[in-house]
Amino acid sequence: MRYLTTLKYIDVVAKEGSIRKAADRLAITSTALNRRILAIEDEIGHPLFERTPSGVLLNTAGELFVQHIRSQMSDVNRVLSQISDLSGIRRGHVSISSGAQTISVFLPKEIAEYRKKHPGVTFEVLRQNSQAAAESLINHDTDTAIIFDSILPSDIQIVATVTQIVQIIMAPDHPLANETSLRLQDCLAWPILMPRENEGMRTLLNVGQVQKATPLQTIIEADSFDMMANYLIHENALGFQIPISMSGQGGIYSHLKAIP
Amino acid sequence: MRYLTTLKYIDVVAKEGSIRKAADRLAITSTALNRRILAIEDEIGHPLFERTPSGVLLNTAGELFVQHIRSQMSDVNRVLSQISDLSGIRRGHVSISSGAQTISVFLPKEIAEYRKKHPGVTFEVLRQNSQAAAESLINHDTDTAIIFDSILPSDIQIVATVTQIVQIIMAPDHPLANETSLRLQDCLAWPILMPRENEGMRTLLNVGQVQKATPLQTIIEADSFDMMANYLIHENALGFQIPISMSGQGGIYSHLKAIP
DNA sequence: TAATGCGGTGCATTTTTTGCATCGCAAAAA
DNA sequence: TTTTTGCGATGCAAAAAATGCACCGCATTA
Repeated sequence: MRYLTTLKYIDVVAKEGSIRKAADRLAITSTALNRRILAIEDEIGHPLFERTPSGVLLNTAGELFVQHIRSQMSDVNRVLSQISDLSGIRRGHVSISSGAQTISVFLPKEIAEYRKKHPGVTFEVLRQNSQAAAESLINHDTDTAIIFDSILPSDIQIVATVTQIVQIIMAPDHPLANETSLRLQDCLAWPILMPRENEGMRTLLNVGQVQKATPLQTIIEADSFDMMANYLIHENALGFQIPISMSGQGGIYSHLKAIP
Repeated sequence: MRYLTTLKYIDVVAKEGSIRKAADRLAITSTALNRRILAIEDEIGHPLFERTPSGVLLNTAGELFVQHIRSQMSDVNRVLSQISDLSGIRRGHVSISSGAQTISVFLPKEIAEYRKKHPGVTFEVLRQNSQAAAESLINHDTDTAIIFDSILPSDIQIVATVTQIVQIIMAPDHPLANETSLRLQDCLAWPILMPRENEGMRTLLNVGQVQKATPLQTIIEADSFDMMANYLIHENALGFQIPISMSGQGGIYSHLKAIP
């Protein structure tokens, strides 16, 4: 959209923190960019950037304006996509930020299925922890996020929630593999693969752990579910996960046993 | 805001229903306007207007886009006004649509008081019935509306509600003037000044009336509270109102008696 | 059948935007 | 302390975009 170029430029300058760098990225001269910014500041009657020797920095007015710009741009995209819908073909771009839980099995499957019906829609998947995902939503860097159990700012709209049980995963020949359900204290005797800090699951386990006298024997902390899943083949350790990470039977994690 | 000109143009064309008329109103040639519209339609990849021999008409895509334009423009104004706030002086423009109830006493007083504190803010007051006011809000013709007891579309945000009792107004020498409270059936014996259809109060009275065998003796229907208030000096009739219409004691309606 | 009013188009003109060279300034490096 | 580097701002000419004029084809109206 042509009429949004200036706004887009401002957004980039804000992100780069420098007119020259932004101009470089936008493939125009710094002169042109500089003038556009001076022009709009003049029009608003209030500067948007603070000039420093090392570049520019948004001032309060700029923060307000950039926030507005971002929300406008995603609005435009939404409307444009709605208009494309009228021609019958669904077009658009969806950016999803997600934690480790859904990124390896659930999302690929769902996206592929959706794209079979609407090949015009493109996707962008970012792996982020809950907090970063929330920030991305606010900055309009992403449109949607899949977040595990987190307190969200009030200006984020929740469109769906799914309840997940916590499962313990292990090799099929693990001594606990035949139990039908396990408690956290059953795990104390075994080496543990822990999700990293800032992941939703870890928060949950931390809460569970403070109530215990003996701590869990964490041997590896990882933020990759695949890494943990593959490690369990080699050592008789235990990992934690939610069902959506494995997403049913017959998947690539069929070599593991999962117990509620 | 310069970058919004094209959008503004489209909005005007949509409202005028003709490129030439819109061009006239915008003080440019129809050529220039026509080309801007063709350009943006080309950019969107979908026409916005349906061409008829007598002008242009928004198609579905156009409806979507114009709706979006209007919401964007009022957003921009809001942000710009916020930015002006930063300089200390509060600036901006507020358009209020209101029914007969608040327009003669309440609004003038409140606006005047506000403007004492913030002389940079200008106001625009439209008198409309509830339904028209709701439409104005949706079209972004007005920013705010004061509506008496009405069912509102869900995409309108309610920022404040006030409970009002119904009062019966009459001349101070009316036989009922010394009662402390009245029921609707007490009014049946007297000539009645009715608010017009589509006013909130009328809806309320209609509901009350269907339960009665004898109808109210309506002698005058009016949509002006002032007219009714002044009429009561001349005939021993009864009118209906809510307190906000008279707004306390010592006002210009001190010649009337109001009974709950 | 003529006249009116509509949106669309080719072309010259005006306005706006862009790029180049260059300035002044302040922080970082020498 | 001096030099260098990198930053935003500005004067001026070139390029690009928007505008206005004259005019077209078309459908409705008189």
